[in-house]
Order: sequence, then C-alpha cells, then structure tokens
Amino acid sequence: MHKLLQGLNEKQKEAVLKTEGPVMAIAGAGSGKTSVLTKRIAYLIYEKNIPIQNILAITFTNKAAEEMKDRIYEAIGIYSREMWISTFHSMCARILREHIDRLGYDRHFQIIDDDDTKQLVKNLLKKQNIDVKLFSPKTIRDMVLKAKQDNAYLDGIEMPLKDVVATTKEKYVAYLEESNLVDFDDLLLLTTRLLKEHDDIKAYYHDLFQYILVDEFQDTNDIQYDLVKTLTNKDENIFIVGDEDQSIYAFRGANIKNIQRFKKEFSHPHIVLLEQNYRSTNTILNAANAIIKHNQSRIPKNLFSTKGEGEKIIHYKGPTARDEVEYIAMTILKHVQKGYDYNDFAVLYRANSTSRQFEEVFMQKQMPYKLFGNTSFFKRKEIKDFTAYLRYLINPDDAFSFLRIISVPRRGIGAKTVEKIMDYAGEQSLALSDALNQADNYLSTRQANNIEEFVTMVNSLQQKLTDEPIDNIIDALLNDTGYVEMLKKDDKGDVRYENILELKTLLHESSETYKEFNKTEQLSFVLEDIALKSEETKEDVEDGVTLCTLHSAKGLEFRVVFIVALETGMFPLHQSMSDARALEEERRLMYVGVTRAKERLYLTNASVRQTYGQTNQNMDSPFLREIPEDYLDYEGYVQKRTYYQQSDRSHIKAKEQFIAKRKETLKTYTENTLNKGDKVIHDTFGDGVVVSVAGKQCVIAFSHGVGIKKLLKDHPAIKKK
DNA sequence: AGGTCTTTCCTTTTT
DNA sequence: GGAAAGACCT
Repeated sequence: MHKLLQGLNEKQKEAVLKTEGPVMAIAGAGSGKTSVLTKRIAYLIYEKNIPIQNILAITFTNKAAEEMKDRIYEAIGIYSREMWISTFHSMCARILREHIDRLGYDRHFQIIDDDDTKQLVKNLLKKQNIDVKLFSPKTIRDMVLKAKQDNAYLDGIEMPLKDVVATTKEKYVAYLEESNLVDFDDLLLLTTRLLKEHDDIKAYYHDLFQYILVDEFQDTNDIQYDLVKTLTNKDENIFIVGDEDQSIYAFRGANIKNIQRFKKEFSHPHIVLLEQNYRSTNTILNAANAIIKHNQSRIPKNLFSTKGEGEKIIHYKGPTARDEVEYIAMTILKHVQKGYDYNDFAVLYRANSTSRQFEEVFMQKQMPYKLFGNTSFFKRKEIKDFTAYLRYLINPDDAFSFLRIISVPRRGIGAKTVEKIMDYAGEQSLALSDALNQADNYLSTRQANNIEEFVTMVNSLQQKLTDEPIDNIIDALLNDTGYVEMLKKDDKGDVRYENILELKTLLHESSETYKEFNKTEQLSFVLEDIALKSEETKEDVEDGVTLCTLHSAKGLEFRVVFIVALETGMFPLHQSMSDARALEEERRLMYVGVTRAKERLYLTNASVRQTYGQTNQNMDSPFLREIPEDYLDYEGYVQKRTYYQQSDRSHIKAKEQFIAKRKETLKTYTENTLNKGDKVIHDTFGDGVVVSVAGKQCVIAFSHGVGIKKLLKDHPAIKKK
C-alpha cells in the first residue's frame, strides 16, 4: 500500500484513488475531508505524475485556502504559486488579470468591496432624486446585485420598487464599467462570460485544468456552479466535497440543491459517503446529531465516532454577559494550568461584535488570543481613504475613488464643485481626468486653481510611485495630501496614524511577493489582495485562543470550544426567528459550531446583556433545548433556563412593524399623472411647474431660487396641486 | 466651504 | 455605545 494512503479508511481511500471522472464525496463534519482533499492532490502529483499547474482546487474562504496550502506543504513538501489553490474570487481575479481585455475592460481593473457597492448605490439613488430613507441603499444594493445575476429576478418585485431597482441596476453596471471597477459578483460573472464567449480561452483553461477539486460544494451559489461547470473539460475529472448539514451561506445565494444538480448534470458521478467522524467524542457528536435532526429539509446521515463517550457538555449561564466572559477566561486559565495550550481553545460567536468584550477581558488578563475575521481594519475610514488614494493614483479616471478623496482632507472643493465637474464630464463625454484638466472652462478661477493644485499633487505622487520604493508612497500620501495635518486635529488621529503605518507594513510585505512586476502592477495586486481578503488575521501570536465567528470556524477544529451568547435574538438572531428557512440555517450554523469541538464543549449565555447600548433580557437559545439532558451539565449562577414560547411574539413584532411601515410608505409612492404645465408642490423644493415629462423622469421648475430639477415622476415628495 | 452639533444606523454571517 | 451621516450654523 502506498504510504499516502496510510491511516485512511476504505471510504477515504476510495475518494483519493478514484481520480478519473466526476466524484462526489458527501463528507460529514470531522470525517477527514481536508485530509482526503490534500492526499488526493498529493496522489495526483506523485502517482499520476500530473504537473502541479494542471490541478485546480477551489475553496470558499481565504482561511480554507491557506489551510489547504499548509497541508499540501506538509504532505509533499512543496507549494508553489503555479498551483491553483485559491478561493473562487481569487481564482477569477487571476484569470481576469490575464484576459479581461477580451471583454473590453482594462487589465488594471480594481475590485470594490461591499461597503463600496453600498456607497455607490446610495450615490446613484441620490442622483436620481430617490429618497434613500424610503429605499434603503442596502436593500436596493442587494436587489441590484441579484438582478445583475439574473435579470428575471426583477419580475418578482412590486412596481415602484421594481423601477428603482431596474434603473439603478443599469446605472450601476454602466458606472462600474466606465470606472474600470468590478464587484465581487463581477469576478465570477465576467470569468464565466469570458469562458463562454471566447472558445480559445475556454480551450486554454480546459487544457490547463485537468483535475478540479471543489471544497464545500453545498455553499456554491448558482453563478459558481455555472462557472465550475464551464471550467470542467470533457474528461470531467472533477471532485466535489460537500455536506448539506453544513450549508451556512444561503444568505449570499448558496444553493444546497447544487449538490443534487451535480449528480444529474455530470455524467454518473461516483458517490462516496464519509460518515466516520475522527474529531469529536460521542457526547459531542450525539448532541450535534440531536440538534441537526430538528431540521426538516435534510437527508438523514449516520455519523459515528470511535472516540469514546468523553466529557459532558457544560452549559454555563451567568447573570450578565460580563460574567459569561469572565467565566470563559477563568475556565481557559484553569485548563492551561492543567497542560492545555491556548491554541486548543476557540470562542465562537454569531456576530463579530461579540468579540469586543472578549478582547477586553483577555487583554486585561494578559491572555494571548488570535482574532479572526477582524473585518474592521480594512473598513476603517483612514484605510478606505488610503486605498482610495492608491486606486486613484493607478487610475485617475476612477470617479468613485475620486469622490472619496477629493475633500479628505478639505482642499476648498465642495459638493457643488464636484457636482459641476461630474456634470461637465457627463455632458462632454469626457473621462474624469480630462474633465479635471479642463477645469478652467467651466469653474471659477478659484475652484479651477484648487483643482489644478490637486491634479499637480496627484501627478507628483504618481511620479513618486514609479521612482521610489513602493511603501514610500504611504509617507508621501500622508505628507503631500495634508492627511497628517488633518490627523493632528482628530481626537483619534494617533490611532488612525498607527493603522496607516500598519497598512504601510502590509504594502511593504505583500509587494515583495510581486517583485517581478512594475510598481503600478505591484500596487494593483496588493490592492486586490486587500479587497479579496477582508480579514486581517493577527498571526503575531504563536499560541493564542481563537476568537472567530461561527462562519469562519468552518473547517477548523479545537480541543475545547465555547459557543457563546446562546440566547434567542443573539443566536439564533431575532431576524431568523420568524422564518423557518432562516432558522434552519441558524441551526446548521449551530451544528457546525458544535462539531468543531474535539474533547470539550461549553455552551454559554447570560440573563442580561447589553445590545446597542441597551440592557436586554434574553431567553435561552432554543438550540440548548434540543440537546438531550443526558449530555449536559450545568455551571454558573443561574440554573434555570427560560425558553421562548410560541405565544411570545415580541421578537417578531419589530420585524412586522418594519414591514408594515415599509408597505405604508410604498403606498404613498403612487403614480403621479403629471403633464407639462401642471403645478406641483414638492416636500422639500416647494412650489413648481412641470416643464417636461419623459418616461419616468420629469423636469420641474421650482420657485424660490431652487431652480430646475430633474426628478422621478412618481416620487412621493411630489404632489399635484 | 467648512466646522460643530444632532440624529441615525447599526450587528448577521464572507468574498 | 459608538461611528458615520445629516442638519444647522458661521
């Protein structure tokens, strides 16, 4: 027997050895899935002599990709950048950097993140004079993105809303294309389009990717499924791993049915069931099974373990959330004294915001910790400002970045001037940089001078970027833009400054990886990394307690796991309480959490907790009740558990009120039958006369110095007199 | 235009 | 409770 196969059970061996044709492994939690994936890759390389660049392995999160690279390095002693092990999005970015010009984009396209898309949609709504209080930018953004994936989505939307989404979508798509920006979905959509529309490129990748592996297939959405299908060549040497019980990304479009679809649409996949769990004790595994059994929509599985019964699961309930955190800290310290490492512990929570208290207490007790998914770093204002500056240096026609930086710090150019610039660029069909260069033509001398100064500054910064080491650009930005002066006036200036220095370090380190490219390209790649890795993983602690969300805990395992804030409203979130499907997803998340534990599992919560600065009393999470008493022990001050009753509808009330309110506002958004010459009154602009009507738009001349406005005809603020 | 005060949103989860 | 956007004043 080959030594690669040592320690694998029969099913696992089957999954490794069946290299040809489609294979689908249904892998329960802890069934050695990652091990199978890495050994399969090793087997392909060593036994089948497949060149490494001909293997494509796709994961969902950066962490999973990193993990797989590490494991492959362990198994075969090599990892090279030629190997395609990456997330869906990184893979697409890599392909697009090579070929996106075929779709009419520039290869230096920039990736914008979720916050940016929200901001952009908000700007677009405002430009159409749509009240962002009536139509929340976030909701519209979500709908725009869905419509972008599938135009038919629009058909299901009610009328006034449908119009808003449809027009905003058009503008959004056009805007991104003009500014050479792509969003996360575009990475997937454009790659698929590239392959479908260009046979030579498809042939190239079909030839390149002889063997494809996709992890966590239950989390693929429809675009990703389509992409995988398009990437697969006629040999169909594709291996997918999935577990329906661990599908936790439905909120971003993951479709569990894709597993079934794979079974039908690929030619007779070989199916392997991995049901032996190598991770957890039977107590933990049985509890997990008991919980997941409450889900209606699932295919029953039969997970078993040979690890023995193990310790009971402990439910701790404290009087306050603070007590809960203290209890966990003390419990960890107690175990560490008995010989556990800090690395053996994980604190898992539903929402990132929960991490804060743990950080405070751990810091105070000088306990080392690793905070995963600290999304906040790249979302901080100063970091967003700087990445916008960097993007703008690469592409001075990037209007989106321009809007972000033009008055940060203030440089005598206000909203009105910016509007003039944008209008001019629009009317003359000019690129932003050209419009700026012609500022003399349409701006007052003072404004034109300010703009000229800005342009000169940008030019000199661009020069510095080419002449000097890449991380010098951060200092140049700090000084030349006046940012550092601005920070001096800011209460939190010193913290922000520290963060900018951290960005500088990051720029320095990651540009090393791209040494062989020119400066602009280096910067471009680093910005791409930043965009695609929302997480800043603090790896500076060798041995530390892991703090992370249940979502990012998927694929990881720990000797001791704490699942915290197990309260109705916190986990499951109250938004999910009234929706059976959402509740099932929360339950799968609970299942994922429980199955992370190898030896000990602590489930904790508190009677009283502060949320949004308000003190709340929460009920115990229904998931606690789903664990048979035999597996549980109690600790803590509060022994009594309280559960939410069906009759108690207080959680749902808020949501119902919200829906009712929205319906009410939508009702007022009725169609105006405006004609030329009609006298109207507008909530903010006052009296006016309709000058013209074209489609959904109309032009109204207002009195009292407001002037002429182009508005949506049906806007509720407009009433006919 | 720009600074300060007030209000609002937020905490779902990831790329 | 805290950040960021908006309202309001200079």
